[in-house]
Amino acid sequence: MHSEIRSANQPKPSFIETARRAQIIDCAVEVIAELGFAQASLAQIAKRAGVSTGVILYYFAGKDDLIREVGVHVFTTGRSSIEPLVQQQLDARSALRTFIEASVAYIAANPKKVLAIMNILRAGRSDGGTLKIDPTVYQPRQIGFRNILEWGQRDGEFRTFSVAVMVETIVEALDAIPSQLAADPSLDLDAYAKELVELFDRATRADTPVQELRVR
Amino acid sequence: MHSEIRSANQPKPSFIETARRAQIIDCAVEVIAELGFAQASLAQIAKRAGVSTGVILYYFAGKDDLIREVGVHVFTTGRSSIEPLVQQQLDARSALRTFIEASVAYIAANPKKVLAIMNILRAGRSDGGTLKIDPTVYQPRQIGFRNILEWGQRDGEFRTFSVAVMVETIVEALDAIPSQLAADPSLDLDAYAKELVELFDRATRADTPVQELRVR
DNA sequence: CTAATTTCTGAACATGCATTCAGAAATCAG
DNA sequence: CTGATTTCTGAATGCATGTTCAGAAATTAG
Repeated sequence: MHSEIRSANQPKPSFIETARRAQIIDCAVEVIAELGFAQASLAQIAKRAGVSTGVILYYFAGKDDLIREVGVHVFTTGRSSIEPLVQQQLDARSALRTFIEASVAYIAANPKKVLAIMNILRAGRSDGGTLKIDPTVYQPRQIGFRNILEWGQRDGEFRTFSVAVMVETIVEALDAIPSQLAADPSLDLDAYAKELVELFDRATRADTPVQELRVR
Repeated sequence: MHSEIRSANQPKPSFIETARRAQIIDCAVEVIAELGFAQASLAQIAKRAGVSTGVILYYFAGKDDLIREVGVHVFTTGRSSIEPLVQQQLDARSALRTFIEASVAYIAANPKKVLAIMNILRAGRSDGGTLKIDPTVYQPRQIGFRNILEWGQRDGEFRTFSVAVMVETIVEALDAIPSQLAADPSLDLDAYAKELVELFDRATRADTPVQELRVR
C-alpha cells in the first residue's frame, strides 16, 4: 500500500527522507536560479537531482508545496545569519547600517539562493492572486527595518519621514541586487553595500543642529 | 487566400486594423494588470476584447509580439508625459525632483498601464533568458536618471556616489509603487512622491560648506 | 531467508496553452 | 449586383506541464 503524504507531525522522518527533501530543495534552488521560475519544471528539478519526477511528489504534496519550502529554507537561513548581528547594535544608525551590510553579505555568500527566492517572489507578484510564498516568511525583514527606523525616529537619530516608504525603498534596493549580480558576476558587492549604507544613512539621519556646526 | 502577417512597412494600415490593434493592446493591458501576467492568456484577452483568439494572431505575429507592443505603447506614452517636464529644468536637483514627481504622477494617472508593465517586466526577469521587452524600450529611463546624476556631480550640486547604484535604487523605488497601489488603492501618491523626492534629494546632494551654515 | 515496508519508476492522464487553418462572414471595388 | 479582399471564427493540433498510479526495486524487520 502506498504511504500517505508526510506531514510535519509524523513520528520519525527517516534519514533518507530528510536527506532527499534537502537534496530536492537544493536542486530546486539551483534550477530556479539558473533557468528562471517559469522554466523550472518538476522534470528539470528531478533531472538535476538524478531522480524521477515521482520522487518529488512522493516527498512534497505538490509543486507549490516544494516552492513554499524553498522559500522557508532560504529565508530561515538568511534570518539566522543577519538578525544576530543587528540585535547587538546599540543605536539605530548602526543597526540600519549592519542590517544592510549583513543583507548584502548574505547575498554575496548565497547568490543562487537569493536569486531563486527573488525569481519566486517576482513570479508570484506578477502572477495576480497565486502567491507562492507565505507573507509570514518574508515579512520579518520589513518588520525588522521598520523597527529600526521607528527606533531611530524615537531617539532623534533619524529625521521625520514615512517609515513605510523608507522600508519599501530599502527592501527594493536590496532585492534588486541578486539579478544584477547574476547579470554581472564581477559586481563588487562590498562597494555596493558601502554605497547603500551611505545612501540610506544620509536619507534617514536627522539634520545636525546648526549650533553644533558652527566653527569656532 | 490568407494575407501575410502585417509588418510596419506595409503601405496602408487600414482604419479598422489600427483600431483593432489599439483595442487589443488596451485589453491586454487590463487583463495583465488585473489577472497577472501568468493568467493573461490570449483567450482571456480575446474575451475581454469581445473577439476570438484568432483575431489576435491575425493582427500580431504571436503572443510575444503583442506583449512587446504593449511594452512599447506604455513606455512611449510615459516618456512623452515625463521627458518634456524634466528637460525644462535648469539644475540637476530640480531635474531629479521633477523626474521623480512626474514618474509618480504618471503612475497615478495610468495605474493599470504601469502595473501591467511591471507584471511583464517582473515575469521576464524571473523567467531566465526569455525577456519579453526589448531593453531599448525601458532603458531610456535609466539613462535619463544617469544623465541627471552625472550632471549634478559635474556641477557640484551632488556629492560623490556611484551613479549606477543610485539609478538602480531610484528606479526600483519607483517600480515598487504600482503593486503597492494595486494592493491599497487609497495610497496617497502625492505624499509618496514627496517622500521619495526628499529621500533622494538628501541622498544625493553635496554637503553644504560649513561656512554657509554659520548663523550671523 | 522471507515478508513487510519504504522508496522509486515511468507510463498514463488531464489540463491549459499558443498556434494553425479551412472556411464563413463582412466589407469593399468596379 | 458581383467578385475580390479583408476580417473573423472556432475547431483541430501540438506541446508542455503537474499529477496519479500500479507496480518494480531496494531496504528493513524478524
